[in-house]
Amino acid sequence: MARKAGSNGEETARRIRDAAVRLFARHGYAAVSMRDIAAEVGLQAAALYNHFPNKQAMLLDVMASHMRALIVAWEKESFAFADPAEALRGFVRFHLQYHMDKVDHVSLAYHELKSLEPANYHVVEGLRRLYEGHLRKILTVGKEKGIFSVPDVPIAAMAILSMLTGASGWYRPDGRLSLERLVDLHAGLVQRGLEYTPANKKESQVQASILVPA
Amino acid sequence: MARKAGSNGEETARRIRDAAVRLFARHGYAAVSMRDIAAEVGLQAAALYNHFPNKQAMLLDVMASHMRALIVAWEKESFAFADPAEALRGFVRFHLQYHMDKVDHVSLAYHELKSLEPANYHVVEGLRRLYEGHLRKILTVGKEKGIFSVPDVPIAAMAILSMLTGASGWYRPDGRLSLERLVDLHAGLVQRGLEYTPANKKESQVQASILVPA
Amino acid sequence: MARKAGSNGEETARRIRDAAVRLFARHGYAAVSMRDIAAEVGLQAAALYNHFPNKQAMLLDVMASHMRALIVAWEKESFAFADPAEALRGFVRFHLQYHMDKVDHVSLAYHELKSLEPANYHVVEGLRRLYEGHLRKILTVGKEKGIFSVPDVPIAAMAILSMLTGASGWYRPDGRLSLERLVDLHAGLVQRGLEYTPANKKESQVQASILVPA
Amino acid sequence: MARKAGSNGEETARRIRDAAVRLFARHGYAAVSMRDIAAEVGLQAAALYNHFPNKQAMLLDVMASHMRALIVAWEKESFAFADPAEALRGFVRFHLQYHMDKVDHVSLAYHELKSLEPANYHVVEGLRRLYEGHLRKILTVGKEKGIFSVPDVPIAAMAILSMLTGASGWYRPDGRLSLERLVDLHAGLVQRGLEYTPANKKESQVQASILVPA
DNA sequence: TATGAATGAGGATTCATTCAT
DNA sequence: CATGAATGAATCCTCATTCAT
Repeated sequence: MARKAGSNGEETARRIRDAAVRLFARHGYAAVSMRDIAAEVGLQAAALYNHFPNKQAMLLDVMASHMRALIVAWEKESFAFADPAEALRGFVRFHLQYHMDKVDHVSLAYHELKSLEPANYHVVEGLRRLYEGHLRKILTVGKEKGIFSVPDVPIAAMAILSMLTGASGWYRPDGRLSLERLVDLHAGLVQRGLEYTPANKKESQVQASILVPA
Repeated sequence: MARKAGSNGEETARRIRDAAVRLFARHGYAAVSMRDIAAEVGLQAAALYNHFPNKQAMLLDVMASHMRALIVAWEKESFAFADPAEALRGFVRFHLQYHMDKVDHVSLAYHELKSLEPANYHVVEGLRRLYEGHLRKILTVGKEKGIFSVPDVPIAAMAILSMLTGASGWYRPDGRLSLERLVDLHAGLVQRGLEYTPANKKESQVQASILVPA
Repeated sequence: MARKAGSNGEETARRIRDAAVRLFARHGYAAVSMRDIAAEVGLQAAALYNHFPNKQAMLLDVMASHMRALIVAWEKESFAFADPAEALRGFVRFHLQYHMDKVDHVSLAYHELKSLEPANYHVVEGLRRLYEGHLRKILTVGKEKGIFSVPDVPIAAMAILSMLTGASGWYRPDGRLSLERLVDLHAGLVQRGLEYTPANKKESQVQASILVPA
Repeated sequence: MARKAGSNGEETARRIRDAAVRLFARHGYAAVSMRDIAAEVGLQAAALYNHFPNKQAMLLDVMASHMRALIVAWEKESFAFADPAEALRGFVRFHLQYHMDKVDHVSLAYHELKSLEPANYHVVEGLRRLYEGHLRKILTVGKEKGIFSVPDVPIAAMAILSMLTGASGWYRPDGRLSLERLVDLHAGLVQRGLEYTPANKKESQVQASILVPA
């Protein structure tokens, strides 16, 4: 038998991508076989090769297209904020909200970088840095405007992202914590973490000067 | 050929463990073969089975024994602190310091839970909760004594650990940032995150009341 | 390379089955590797798994389908006989004749029951009992009609089958003994073994009464 | 630790032999590992090599020494019989009785000839022929004395041995059938199978003449 | 005698991938 | 587009055997 009536190339590719994300996230890229993915979609393994040249290409596709969509989405929202404090809170909310129903993508982004072949790794890593850059931008502007106390912007950006992405990992939407509350808690944690206090105002000035540029 | 002159069981087991941690962390459990591990140690794959019953047992051994050592180490240090604020800073320092030269173990702990068979997963997950419990204890005491503003202790504990462990992932001891500075930055971030402010004092009271106990 | 031009699923499966029977019979199930079987068919070992899920399934297939064919074949012939004496001789002839060119199947049936996993063992054992039942039927009817002297039908059935199947094992069609002669000899042995004599007539009556029904 | 107090070479070798017979019979030579045997005896596999040069030697030892003991035992008994009819009955009884508690040896003798390397096969096969020869002798003498009707002595000998050995396979001493009764049934079957009848008297004469000597 | 550690070969099975159909 | 049959390499693990201790 050939092509099922009503089947369609694009649609099938989408279903394969979905299955791949889900399985890669749950079991890890190396632990998932093409047969596993095919079975999830209701195909034979050989059919996958009509849609993706190979397994590695599926991983790259899934990871890169997620990162691109994430970046585009933030870029759309980012214009809405008047000042760095608002923007930071906006970023926290955006990041948590955007990832809430994309647990598998988040997991992939953090666990499967090592499964990318070098060339593909550079592509995805570049996108990650682009996204991180948006957060660094907020912190930098806030710091320059004297709103945030951020002795080391790149470190702070990574720390914040670690925390947020960590949350995307363990948060369960059906648990006792509403998304709204999760956002509040994290935004609070972050904002207070960057607040000026009599103590850290001076400290941040001093210590920034001892940093050797990368 | 049989036993190499000078070979020794305990010592060989240790070298296998080391190789396994390193390789599992770098490439992922599923992507590492018994041959890979054996080659790293200078053995044939078959010889590994004189020391571990199978690959999964190696993963469990490596993960569980790391967690146990971590917990024991903290329990030894934890008595040194007079008040919750000091203890929290102590915990941050301890966690970062302890993990600095154990990057591979940290990576394993975060990436390979999914590679554990159910029974083994429960063992390691139990140990993880035990460790997390120590941080929760600090936060709880601090909250009760009115020192920290922590609307939701478990969430805060997870958020803090995400951040700290994230740092263990990206920090490079030979980079431009000293460990001391890293500790300072994170301790600062955490402490200020838990500080009382006129704003969050009331908020924390109110919001705590809407939480359903776990 | 992929599918050889002209290769065909059913046909390949048949050739695999044939190779498996031959090799299992000659060397024993445990002593035959999947590579051995594949080589006999001119395939790579991996290709076997397109036709059988595993080695054990090949053994079951081969044993059970032989037993089923045997039973069906006898059931077709069994209607031709007018009286138990004829039927018995017919059975002897049938059993020897049917198995003559199936030496390997006979060998399997007797040597590899122990290689079947419990569930599969029950399947094949059930079929064996079914076949044995047909011989028991003949003996029982002959006994009831007063034609055979059979103090213990199940024992007699097993003894006869042991003898016949033994013959299938050592008989060589190209030897000095014709099949016809072999049948005559065994049929004679069996028939006279079940004949009434002044001595065993009484004996059989008496001793039958001390038998506890199974 | 070395040699256990009270342990002793000969005794250990015996225990190894026993374990080997039991396991080879139950699971087949190829399916039993040296580790299996060692475990049964409470040793490490390496220790077996202090008692047998290798696995094949264990099989040969076990099979050949059984055959030798069997032959010696019969030779001792065989003098007790006055005429061929008594001797035949004596042989049936002896064979069944001797094998009753040696089920594993019988099984080995019938199933594992194929596992013997050629040189060893010849040894055991020679012993088997020797034993069979004793039965052939009885039949030949009985035939010459005009007591048995045996158109083909070698065939008859093999047929009888197939039946008897088959019985050793399925007979269970704790079942509903006493050994005495089993002997009676088989002796009866065999004796009547070799009796002269008006029909087979002539037949045997005629047909014997068409046999080509082996 | 017995052991623990090692080897090299080989076990069944799975893998990503190919290609004729 | 999808399939079923095939491959060759690789998987984990077990095997019989060896040998220093």
